Amino acid sequence: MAVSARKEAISAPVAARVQPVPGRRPGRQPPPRAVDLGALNAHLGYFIRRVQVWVFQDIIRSLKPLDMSPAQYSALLLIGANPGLSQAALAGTLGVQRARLVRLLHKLERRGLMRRQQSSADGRANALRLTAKGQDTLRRAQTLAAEHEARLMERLGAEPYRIMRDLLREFVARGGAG
Amino acid sequence: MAVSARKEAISAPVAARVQPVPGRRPGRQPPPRAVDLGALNAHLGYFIRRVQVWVFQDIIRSLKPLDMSPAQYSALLLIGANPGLSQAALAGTLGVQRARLVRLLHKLERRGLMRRQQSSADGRANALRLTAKGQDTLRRAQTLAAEHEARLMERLGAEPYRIMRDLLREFVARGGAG
DNA sequence: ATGATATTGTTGACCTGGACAACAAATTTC
DNA sequence: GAAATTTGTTGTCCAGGTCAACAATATCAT
Repeated sequence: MAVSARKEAISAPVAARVQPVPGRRPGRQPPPRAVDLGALNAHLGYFIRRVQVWVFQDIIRSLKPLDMSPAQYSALLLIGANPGLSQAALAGTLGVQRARLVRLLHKLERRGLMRRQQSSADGRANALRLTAKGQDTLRRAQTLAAEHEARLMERLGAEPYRIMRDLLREFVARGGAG
Repeated sequence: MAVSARKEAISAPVAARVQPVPGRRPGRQPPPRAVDLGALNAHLGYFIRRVQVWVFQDIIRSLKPLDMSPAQYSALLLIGANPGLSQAALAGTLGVQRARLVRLLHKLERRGLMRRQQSSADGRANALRLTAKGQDTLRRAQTLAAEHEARLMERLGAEPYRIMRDLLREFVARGGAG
């Protein structure tokens, strides 16, 4: 069919083929990604990681005005929802090491967002509570996080967003990520 | 005092409530997770991260016999599928910094799994190719990765696995993670 | 052509996070 | 009451990611 397919003869020694793909991109980024993913296409983990990286970058940028990391935000959120929580329980729920949580809470406490008071029930444990400032900061963080969530939904599409959220929530809830 | 709900509606001062949840767990892990996730339930990013952490730990363990990281594996995979690829193109596809990729490739090259030869087309670029040993190692890595993938599918369920893989593959393909 | 600009691979420095081991204090178990 | 376990903590190590700079090469504008 005579579509001037001469070049095809070579067995594509290098991936120099640029997909025509008319329209679409206004033309900001030069490299149009003509790389064959190969067997990577069969690895769900790869795609999960790519999405996770994007989500992380976006939420980090979203919370930057409050000088807060995603980990700090999730900690504040859980403390706010579970006053008196212990560090071990918090670490277990967030899926991080207790040792890691210690330094994270140090920062939050130094900023006056929450305090550790010795638990009356268990002398070893700390009962974590938000300060008034912490509650206020948390509210503002939630507003920013909601904007991030809207962006994510827009990127994924409303329906895929809903599907994945429900799917993964149930997965995590039944301990699949433990 | 009719405590009543002013705003605090105190109640549950501490999350000491333990869900009974009979059967199921044989009883290995002591903390049964009775923490209210609160607004975290609305954040898809949180669940994505939890799943991603699990996937990462599992693939890391899977590849350990070959002393290979997930990043190294994905690099080998792409080089194998795109002989002559440049480092910049590889970094772009993997979504990592060029600087990071340099040291990663150093290790692979030192182990004799791939080599960099100067590109004939572009004097600046390196053309990456697998060595015979690299191809062999890659094949073995793919076998291990396939077992990991089977475990992931079993955890998620066949249908959710398929749905998410197709959803995210298309998302990444259309540049959503860029 | 030629000078300005951009890209590629590379190195060095820095910071954050995660993983581990050890420890004292407090609690639970037997 | 002795042994084992849990909790918070500190120190240390290491992998990854970011950033700035640089030389060599390529591309672009005039």
